[in-house]
Amino acid sequence: MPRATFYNLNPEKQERIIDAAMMHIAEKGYDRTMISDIVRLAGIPRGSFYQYFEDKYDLFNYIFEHVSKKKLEMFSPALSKLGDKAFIDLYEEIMEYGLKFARDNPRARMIGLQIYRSNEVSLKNILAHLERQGISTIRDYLEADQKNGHIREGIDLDALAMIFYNLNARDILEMLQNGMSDRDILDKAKQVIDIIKYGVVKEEQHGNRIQSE
Amino acid sequence: MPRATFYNLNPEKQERIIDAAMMHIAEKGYDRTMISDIVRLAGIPRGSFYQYFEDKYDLFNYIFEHVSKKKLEMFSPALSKLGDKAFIDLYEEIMEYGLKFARDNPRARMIGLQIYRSNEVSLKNILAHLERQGISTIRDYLEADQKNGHIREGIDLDALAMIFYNLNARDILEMLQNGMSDRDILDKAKQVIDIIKYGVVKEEQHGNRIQSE
Amino acid sequence: MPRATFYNLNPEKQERIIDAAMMHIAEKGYDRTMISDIVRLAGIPRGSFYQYFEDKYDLFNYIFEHVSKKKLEMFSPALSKLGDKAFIDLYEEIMEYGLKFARDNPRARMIGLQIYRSNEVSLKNILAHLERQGISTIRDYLEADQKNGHIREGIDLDALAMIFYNLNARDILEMLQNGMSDRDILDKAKQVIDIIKYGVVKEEQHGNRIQSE
Amino acid sequence: MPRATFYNLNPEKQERIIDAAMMHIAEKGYDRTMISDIVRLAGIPRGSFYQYFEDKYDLFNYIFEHVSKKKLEMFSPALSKLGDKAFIDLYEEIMEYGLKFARDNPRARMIGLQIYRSNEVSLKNILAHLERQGISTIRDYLEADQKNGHIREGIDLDALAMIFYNLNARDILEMLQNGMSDRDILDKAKQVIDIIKYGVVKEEQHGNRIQSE
DNA sequence: AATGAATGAGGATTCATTCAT
DNA sequence: GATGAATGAATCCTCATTCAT
Repeated sequence: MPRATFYNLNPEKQERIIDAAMMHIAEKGYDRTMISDIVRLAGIPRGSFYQYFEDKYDLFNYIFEHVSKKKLEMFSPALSKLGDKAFIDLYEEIMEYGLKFARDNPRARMIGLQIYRSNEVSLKNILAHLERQGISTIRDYLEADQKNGHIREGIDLDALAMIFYNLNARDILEMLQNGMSDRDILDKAKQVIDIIKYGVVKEEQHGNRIQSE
Repeated sequence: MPRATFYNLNPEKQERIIDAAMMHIAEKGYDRTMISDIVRLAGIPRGSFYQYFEDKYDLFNYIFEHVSKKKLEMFSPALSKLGDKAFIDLYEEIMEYGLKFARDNPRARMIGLQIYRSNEVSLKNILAHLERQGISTIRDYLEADQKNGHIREGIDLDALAMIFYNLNARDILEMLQNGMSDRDILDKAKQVIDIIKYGVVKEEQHGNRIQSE
Repeated sequence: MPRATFYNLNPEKQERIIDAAMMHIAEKGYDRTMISDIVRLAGIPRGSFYQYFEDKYDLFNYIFEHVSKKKLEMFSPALSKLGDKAFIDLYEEIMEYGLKFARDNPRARMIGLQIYRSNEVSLKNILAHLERQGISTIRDYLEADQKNGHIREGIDLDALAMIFYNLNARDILEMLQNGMSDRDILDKAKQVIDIIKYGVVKEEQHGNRIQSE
Repeated sequence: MPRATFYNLNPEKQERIIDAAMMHIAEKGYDRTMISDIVRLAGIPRGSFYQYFEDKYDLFNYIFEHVSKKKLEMFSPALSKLGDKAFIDLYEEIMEYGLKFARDNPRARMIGLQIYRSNEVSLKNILAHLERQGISTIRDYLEADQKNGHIREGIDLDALAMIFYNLNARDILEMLQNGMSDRDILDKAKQVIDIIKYGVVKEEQHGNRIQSE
């Protein structure tokens, strides 16, 4: 956790530091980001850095949580639309928000990728925590969907939540990384969601499934 | 690429070096693996290392390709069973092979994860290349399935191939990482495949889909 | 020398600062004691410290003199008992006072040791000064003893004063440091004093000495 | 313990490093001696230092043991003369050797003082070890003296050994430090030895002692 | 005078790579 | 080719002191 001195800083300076840190972390990850680069970019003395953060890890921890929080905030407008609609039918739109966030916050997006990449044990723990939290939230929505008859019985909601979560948390990021356009990404996501919703097996063969269970 | 001197080494020594490198890379990734650890474990002089490999990166590159090759070899027995069966119906079994390989080669598995994590540009390129190759192979099989009527028209085969690829290349690894048992992992995979095959939407609502397109 | 602002402080605060400083100096010596530790323990702002003392050295100088003064005060009651008794016969009792002081003021004791250890030139000067003063005081008493016939002629009173001084100023501290009990320390001191008073050579061989001079 | 690489160095270079280290340690002690100073003076690259020694402490440990060993070697010629002579009668001569060593090895002498001053726990342990060893050796000689009738019964040999040890290990060093001449130091030492041998109390009063016990 | 943030010159140590034998 | 010592730029972090309010 950053020290009190960091939070007491005027917001402009806080932001300068966060931006500098994000820029370098996004680009180079934990091991290759150097404090000296950050302080140079943020325009603060080297000693000040250690008055704001315990150490390098403390900063990273903070930045990762900062980014995660920002990203979560992003979804609330989409979810507020939920009302009586099925979550599963809304997911396409949710992904649009996710994509927009990733597009608008390229550094946050890269940091998201860096979280996946880190070899720092504690950072992995943060990630695992976020993942559990995200998946469990989605699962709750899916459970409601199932109760409301939008999802057939027998579906493993954990597996389904995991698929949806990864779609937004990882696959989008990777497609962006691969230089795909928003249009293509959303198309692809739509296709995936469609597959998940209706399956890939021809209708007339669905009987097999029913028999086989 | 390793230097000629490396390939001239007797196989036992080559293996010793590969093993030592894999062990450390698997555990700590690129940045945190030190040449000194590798040479100590392999029992070779530090100077020799640079007679076998250009530099640290050269070794990593080699190890990653080595692991990838091993993994690919793994699937051929499963694919040979294909015959007239649908690939999509065989995928469960393919995943069993993938799981078995990951279980039997814990270091290779960890290195697979490290590839995802690396910040080394060229390593990312290797990964991208492998990914493209893997996805395209799967896509070919799926196309055959579609032609043979196992997969309904209108399905985006690229999206589908990506899902299948990730299941094997990434999700299994992560589940293993999370300490799940083989049984649970295969169960989960089965559930996912089931979802993909038959969708999650109740049968009687499938009409909606057809109308919406 | 502390600044006027320090002396203007209310005594309670002065004491808090002195205590905090003594605690840390006693434990860690000059180089390893950090201003930040002292101000934290004393509960004063870091900036205030530099309004009370010129710098780190100024504080140490002050603390060392403070401790020395305290220790000197300690011996007056013992010396007041002197009257017509020989100093040399009183020394055992004087050491008891010294031991009691050291026991009752563990921090002062440790600081005494730290003075010996310091590499700070001026602190060494303080020490040398204290030493000269202490030895010369003892020497005066011994001279009186000699005049009064308690000490034989030909004894080098400087050497004797040095022995006595060290016994109290250093050897006791070291024995305490080694975890010896008061009883053992006083016993050992008694033995040493006894040796000094009567020598270690068997009586019948004392003739040799007389001849040899 | 220094690494093998240090011992493999040619003696000239070893000596250069030892000298550089001794010079700085002697002058400034543990905390204020900087690796950078040592490597500069020794004319070796900074990285080499860490190939020879584990860390700063490792070097100090080595230097301290090096000096101690040298000092011990110094006394053997004196002790070889022991033969049938009483140790207690030889001690004056032993101190001459000690003084000569201290004079001839000013840096070793300073380092001896630095050992006393160090706040480094492990260095204190070395010191304590050396002290115990030295005192116990002296005690053995004194015991022989006592058996041979050179020392009267009832003398606490531990206390006596401690006095003798400190004379050589500490008091000589401090007298040198105070700028005294060899002549004066040996005179002073002789006086102290004389006091210890024959006591300071006038002969005719020795009866008191005998009665008092 | 009081406060606590700002400052930056060091300090120990690491480690990929080169060199000399 | 084999060997392992040599090299030094780079890195994180500390802490006495100064500054600004």
